[in-house]
Amino acid sequence: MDPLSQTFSALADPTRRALLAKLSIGDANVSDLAKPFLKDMSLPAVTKHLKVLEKAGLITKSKEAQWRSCKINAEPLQHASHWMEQYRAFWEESFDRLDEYLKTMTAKKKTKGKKHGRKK
Amino acid sequence: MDPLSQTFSALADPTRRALLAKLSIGDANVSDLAKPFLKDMSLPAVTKHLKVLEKAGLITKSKEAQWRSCKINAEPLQHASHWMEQYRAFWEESFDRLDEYLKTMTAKKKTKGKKHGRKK
DNA sequence: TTTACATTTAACCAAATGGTTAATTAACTA
DNA sequence: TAGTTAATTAACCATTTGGTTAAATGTAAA
Repeated sequence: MDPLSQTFSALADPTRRALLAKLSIGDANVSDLAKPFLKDMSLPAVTKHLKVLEKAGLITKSKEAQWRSCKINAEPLQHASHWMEQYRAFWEESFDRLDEYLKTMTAKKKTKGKKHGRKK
Repeated sequence: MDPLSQTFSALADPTRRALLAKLSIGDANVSDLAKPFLKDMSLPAVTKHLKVLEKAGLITKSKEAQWRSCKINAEPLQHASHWMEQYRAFWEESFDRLDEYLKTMTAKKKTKGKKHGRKK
């Protein structure tokens, strides 16, 4: 599977997103990560989710005695985010506003390296 | 399924991402959209992919005679993108750099409305 | 009123996904 | 050495996914 698909696929599950959220606070081992989910699912289920995240490159694991410390790795998120940027114009401005902007720019004859104006 | 999962799930397929990319150029009907993929898959397969995108709210369809014009709707992408923002700090700067930045800011005693400095 | 075109639906299939319980591995501890 | 703890693996199962081919549905055009 291509990396982008793998990233999106890994993110398409609320349990895995919650695991990432937890890891964004700080590194944690498997049983600590699993604790909030053990009402809803078994430990092997969490292990599987972590394996999905690991294969997608969203986390890395390191051994220490019998504990596996998990660490978030946001690089795939960056790539996914970058892919989404392609569509930013579609939600950030209406096309009327974009059109308006383009007209303004032509009128001004490209006055400076002004960036595509975000509403503030 | 929750909306965010549905969005990520819909994006976790290269065919569907390609369909969205095409629709970002402009609206298109099913057979036009399907054309580039008919070497790799059948028309009903494309129909199914479009249905996934539609259920995720990423596209809308409108009838006109026997044609269905598809239109991109980026709102779910916005929400997904917003979710990712949560992790921006993890890839945009190393924590050392962030720490450094914070020190600089304290030294300067908040000189201006300077934004969280991106590397340019 | 046939015929052609655009698209969807139905029925089916193989593989992937997300869960389970039971067994296993590996490391520390008494 | 035996027991405990942390985590994984194995074997299994139901559901979903992504594809297929064949049939059906609408609409336009001859």
